[in-house]
Amino acid sequence: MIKNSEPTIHDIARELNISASTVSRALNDNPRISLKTKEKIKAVADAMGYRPNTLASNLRNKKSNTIGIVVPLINRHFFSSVISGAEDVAFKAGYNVVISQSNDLADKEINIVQSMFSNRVDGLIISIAMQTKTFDHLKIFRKKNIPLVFFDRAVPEIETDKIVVDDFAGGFRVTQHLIDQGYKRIAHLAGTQNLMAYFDRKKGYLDALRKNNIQFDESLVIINTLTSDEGVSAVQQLMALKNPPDAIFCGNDTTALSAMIFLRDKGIRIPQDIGIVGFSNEPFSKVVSPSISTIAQPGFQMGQKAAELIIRQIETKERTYQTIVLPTELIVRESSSRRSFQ
Amino acid sequence: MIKNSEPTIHDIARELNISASTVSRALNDNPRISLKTKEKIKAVADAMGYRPNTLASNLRNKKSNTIGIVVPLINRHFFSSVISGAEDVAFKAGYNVVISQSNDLADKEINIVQSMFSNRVDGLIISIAMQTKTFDHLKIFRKKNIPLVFFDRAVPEIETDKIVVDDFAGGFRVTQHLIDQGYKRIAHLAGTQNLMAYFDRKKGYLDALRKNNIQFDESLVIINTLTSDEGVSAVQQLMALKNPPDAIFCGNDTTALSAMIFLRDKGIRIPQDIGIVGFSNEPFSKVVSPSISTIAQPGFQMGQKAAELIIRQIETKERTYQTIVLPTELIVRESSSRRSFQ
DNA sequence: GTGAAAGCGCTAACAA
DNA sequence: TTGTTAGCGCTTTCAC
Repeated sequence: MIKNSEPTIHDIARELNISASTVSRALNDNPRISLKTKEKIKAVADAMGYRPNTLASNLRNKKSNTIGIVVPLINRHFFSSVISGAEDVAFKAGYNVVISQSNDLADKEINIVQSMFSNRVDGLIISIAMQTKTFDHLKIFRKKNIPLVFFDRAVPEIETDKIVVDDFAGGFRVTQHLIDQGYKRIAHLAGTQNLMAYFDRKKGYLDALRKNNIQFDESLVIINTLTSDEGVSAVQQLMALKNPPDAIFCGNDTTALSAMIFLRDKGIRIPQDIGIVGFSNEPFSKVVSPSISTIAQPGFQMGQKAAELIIRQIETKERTYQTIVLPTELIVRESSSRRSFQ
Repeated sequence: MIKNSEPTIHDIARELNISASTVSRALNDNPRISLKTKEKIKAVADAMGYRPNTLASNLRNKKSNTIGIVVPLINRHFFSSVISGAEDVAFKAGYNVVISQSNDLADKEINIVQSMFSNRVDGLIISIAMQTKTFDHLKIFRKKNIPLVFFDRAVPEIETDKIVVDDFAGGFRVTQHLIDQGYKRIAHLAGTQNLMAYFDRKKGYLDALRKNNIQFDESLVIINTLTSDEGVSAVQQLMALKNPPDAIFCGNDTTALSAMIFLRDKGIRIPQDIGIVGFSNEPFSKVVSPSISTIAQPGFQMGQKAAELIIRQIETKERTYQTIVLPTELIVRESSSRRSFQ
């Protein structure tokens, strides 16, 4: 809302007794304008404090130079990393980034996405809300041929670029690592199985057991929503078994930490008595004591990649969609390094 | 970049053999349009999958319905909390939010701010970059009467709404707490003093020393940009003094942590030999061992408040600026609880 | 209650 | 190399 209305190219034109189109061209470094004229124009523009009105330019060009990003919650390390990476790439490529959070609510997500459409974003990067069950608000982007990229949580039935992490390999690697460290009874604290990510992590766990000829024991798998408190109650339940585990693969770092603290307070040594591995590499995992072994998910890279893909979709007509599975990385820290104590 | 060009109000108008202005009015619920016409129009709009082009509307209205937010780094807990709070309030009030990160670089900040100005944001919420030394790019907002709100790191010489935490009280409280715990030589690892926040924290530190009749020793204050590495080198420098400190008030939690790890590796006990307090209450501070005493800053609330203030500036002509000082809270944890060891 | 016309600030085809 | 003109999609004054 500009009060003392801003100078426009017409003001500059009038000042110099030339046409607005010449000014426009000069300011955009059009080669058809002579150097002298350009310099004159730029000097006057500077003097008048001229700033181009991108709104007008965007309307004219039918391009907003804006990329929309929708995440469940901005204030979560993984998502803010993704945003940070995407913003970085987008800004360097001359795009603005508008961000909204769905709070994992389907209604707010629909609302946001429609608003972004009205704002004519050039493309949309989204990780869908947990609650979202219908996808018409997203299908419309495909139908209208507006670039769309999913990350982390994708919609299987919508064909477009997707970037996910390899949860299966992550789960497998964690389990294999624990076996390699000499742990025999490995429990798994799993997340709700309707989310692909948690489902795949568990599948990796099961696969690793099978490959190592370890009999699967159902009582060693506990499924919940992986809050800090649930980590504690799950461990209590596991330790109450007649044959308790000697290692726990926790579905996330939060439960790994709460489990670890609970066990430590009970006088159980980590990793000597029980090995612990988490998932996601939260910032705290590295700095707690003992430090928590975990799986790193490359959030920043994911954001960079998502931005690259959407910009590719925006700037080329190519429509060969890919699903990029970013590798997970096992970070071995103290909480599972039993070998170093032997 | 719309391919199959979107339906406009003219398309709707043609369909119904009425004028575009009537359609516009109907869609905006203008009372001068009869209910019947409105319903007819809305029905057709729906059927055609019409979505208003906010770009055009914004250009015409000279209002972008967008609030810009600039933070040093999105991927930092405090800042992402602020963004989350601001986004929440802004979205509910019908505003979009565009976000950029300066990476604490003055050049990028200037670049971003100019770009936001070009995009005609209705208002700007910003925490300035550490490196920023000149403020012309921000003064222009005031000059042009575009709403501007500072949070966390404000520019004293620019008069506008500001939301800060009570850094002075925070610094004072930390220092007094250390004194109460029996520490005698308290060092301060300070941030660059052109930033009010760090300046005030140091002022609080100095004031507490004075009030307790403790002689200020200049060699105990080190000023840098508070990165993890600088935390280490600062501590090295402090411990190399002929009369090293027995407590360190670190300007943020990051340096508190790196300092702590460095000291621990040198065999120095925390808090028995040296007490440590940080600032900002990063998520990791609670879970590291020993846990780090710190000052909590209400990030989410700050964001909400900032959004409220900017919307108030946007929607009213009132220009009575306020500086809101949000209270800080001292959180005492293990790293400074020496008394419990005596 | 509805329409005609002008214009927000910019760009680009066409002309000169 | 520069100017003329039209128009992006919307809102709004003025007329009826």
